[in-house]
Amino acid sequence: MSGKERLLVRGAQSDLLRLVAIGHAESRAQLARLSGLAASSVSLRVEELIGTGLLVEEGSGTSSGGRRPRRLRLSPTAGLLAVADLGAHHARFGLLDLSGTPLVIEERPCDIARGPEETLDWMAASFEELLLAYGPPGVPLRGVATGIPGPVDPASGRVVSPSRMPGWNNFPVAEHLGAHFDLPVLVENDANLMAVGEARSWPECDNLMVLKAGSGIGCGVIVGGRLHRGRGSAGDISHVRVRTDSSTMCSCGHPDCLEAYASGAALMGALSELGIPARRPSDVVALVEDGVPEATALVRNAGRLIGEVLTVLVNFLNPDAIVIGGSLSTAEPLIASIRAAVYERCLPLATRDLEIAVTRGGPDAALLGAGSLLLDAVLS
Amino acid sequence: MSGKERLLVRGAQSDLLRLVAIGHAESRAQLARLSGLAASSVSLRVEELIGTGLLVEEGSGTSSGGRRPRRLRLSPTAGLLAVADLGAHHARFGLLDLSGTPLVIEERPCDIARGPEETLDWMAASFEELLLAYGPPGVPLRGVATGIPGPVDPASGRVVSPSRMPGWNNFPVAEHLGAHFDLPVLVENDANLMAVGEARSWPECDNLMVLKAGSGIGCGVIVGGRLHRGRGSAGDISHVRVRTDSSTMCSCGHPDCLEAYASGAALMGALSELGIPARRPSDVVALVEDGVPEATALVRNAGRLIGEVLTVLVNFLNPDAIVIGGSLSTAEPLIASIRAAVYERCLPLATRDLEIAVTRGGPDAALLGAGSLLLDAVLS
DNA sequence: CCATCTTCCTTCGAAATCGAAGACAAAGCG
DNA sequence: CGCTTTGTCTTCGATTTCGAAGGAAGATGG
Repeated sequence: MSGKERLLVRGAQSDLLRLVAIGHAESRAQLARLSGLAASSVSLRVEELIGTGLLVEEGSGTSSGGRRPRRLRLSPTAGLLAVADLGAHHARFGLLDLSGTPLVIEERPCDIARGPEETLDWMAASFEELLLAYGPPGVPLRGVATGIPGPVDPASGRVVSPSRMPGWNNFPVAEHLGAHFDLPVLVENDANLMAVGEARSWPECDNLMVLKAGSGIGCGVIVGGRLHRGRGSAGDISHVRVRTDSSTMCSCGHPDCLEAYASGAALMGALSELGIPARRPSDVVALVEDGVPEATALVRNAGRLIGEVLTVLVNFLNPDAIVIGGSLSTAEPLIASIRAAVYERCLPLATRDLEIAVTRGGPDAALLGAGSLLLDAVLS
Repeated sequence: MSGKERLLVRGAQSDLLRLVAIGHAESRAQLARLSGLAASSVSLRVEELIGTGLLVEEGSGTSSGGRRPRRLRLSPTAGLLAVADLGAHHARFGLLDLSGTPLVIEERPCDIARGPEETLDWMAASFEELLLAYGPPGVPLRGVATGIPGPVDPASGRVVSPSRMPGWNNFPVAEHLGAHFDLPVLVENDANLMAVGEARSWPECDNLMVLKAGSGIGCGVIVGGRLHRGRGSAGDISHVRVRTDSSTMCSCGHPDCLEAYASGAALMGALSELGIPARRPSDVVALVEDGVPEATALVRNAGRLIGEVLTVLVNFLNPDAIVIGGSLSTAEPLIASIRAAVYERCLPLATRDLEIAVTRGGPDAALLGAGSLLLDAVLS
């Protein structure tokens, strides 16, 4: 069965292994170009990595005018990563190889209101189940990561003042999980993980805003190819004041927050008041697809409001792309009205090359992002 | 007289020289800690740098319990940097040593509306005059940099769609200056330079928003200690829509831009309409200090509007500090109302450790920033 | 089919870097 | 005053990395 052991690679080796793992390099020559090391040094280190069993040589790649490269791949026995994305009412679990490719992904219902101990113990048990069922024998677990639907201090791995996670405030999530797995443990906000996951699907973009439109509104920010955390709470856009006719109080104590009008929760509330039941964000999407005019109107309005907020941020951050994910992202009117608002009001200089698109990573983006960050943590 | 020659230091030497130049290290031991090199390697390279005449050993520092370090300093003959900050009606010039310390700073009137060739030739001539008058004999010029009051593509050194620089669109500024000086030439937006300059005065802050409140409103963004440019136009906040009762059209074609209400130009316009003459932003500050109620009210309103825009950006970027500079930054009601708006409306998590302060670098911040960026360019 | 080009990878001596050990120089303390 | 502690800097052999040269293996093109 799968053991748990720390991965030990020192110095240049880890850089090379990382480049192969994330798919940036497939041959010694590419490794030399990307790592900046001399070709001879690369050969030496690669030989060692093959000796350790972490890399394998597998056939040859396609020639580009000269000798064909000997293709390098991560050994399938190099290790596994256990990742999770915790939501309010369900969690997604994944078992990935070190390259971030999923062996299995599963969604299970849960309830974070039961508190951190119970939820995290359940999470650990679920990881063990997945490992038993799907982990190839003899392949060790290398690290554990989870996304949390609230603010996280990544240094300590604690939850910080979450708005919808009763009992979780200041709970040391990383420490608690670390008691189950004596391995690197990574805890991060869910929108941030989603941003990291999307960033891998948008390699041409250095600066990215990733919007998570679900029952809440979250945003992850990639600056210079790396996750931007600020002092820990960067990416929050849900409590921005929007321009509306009416006036609604938000749970944060301020009037007219974006979240009070444009979040999935707000839309579900508004629909219910109109006598149209909607219990989950996907119900809202279904109503829109069924052509229920009230739903479409509400979603369009939400898109306009989100778009107006993004306007400010696009001028300011000047990103390469805005990526929209989350369960509401399949509602086409939402995307359309966000696009309209941004393109109408932003500076031409900022929108000239701006792409506004839906997620490439799909519902698994956060899990893939968790794998990506975790790989960095594992490769000391 | 001062020659012009390229600085040639290779590999590890340039890192060490940079650490001494920016004042992060004063001894071999500190260099070893900060550079990550082994102490022995540092000794070797430092010996070489002293041999080249770029570093000098000067007395000894204060002991912290052990042997006193031998203090390293940049040689006064190591070189000079010529920097400028071009404004609409005046330009500031500076001659700095490689550590960024000014030998002389001068302000001269000019008019950028005369077009790029004339202005830049005048700038080059001014540099030569300063060098003749203040440059120590035998100390070579190492690089040239200037700030531009409009968008700049830093890669090509061209001006891009400036709003208030007739005749400058797409002009290759760096290339033109390079014809006068066969040296590294750096061209950058003025607010960005100011941000870099301030960042050196706020070493404890990794993420910084630097507001330039003058006749226009600009903003430079420091993320992870480095200037964030986005696709080239990052930091623009002047064309954000603000919430007001009246409605004013901005030159950009959209209604109610921040710039139309809160820029120095807008304030001067509004005061003139009230029969109170104000020809420069500093006039506005003077009126406020004289207790002219109309001026104070207008400035307070401007601060509130700016603050409301910053609200969104603070939640999103979660910076360590907001630094306010530019000629309006001496108007205390402006700072006060910006502070009030931000602290009132932002998330507690984002403002808990947020500092909102006026410039530490003063009117020379942009020149110091130019020196800082230029040093990086000069140290290949 | 054979010469030539391109790309990939390895070999091997030179150069840079490291790290352990020790010399050096002060502060703190009895 | 001598001892210990702390911190700085150098010496020197071991390790790592580099870079030039060349071999390997295929593409290209007459």
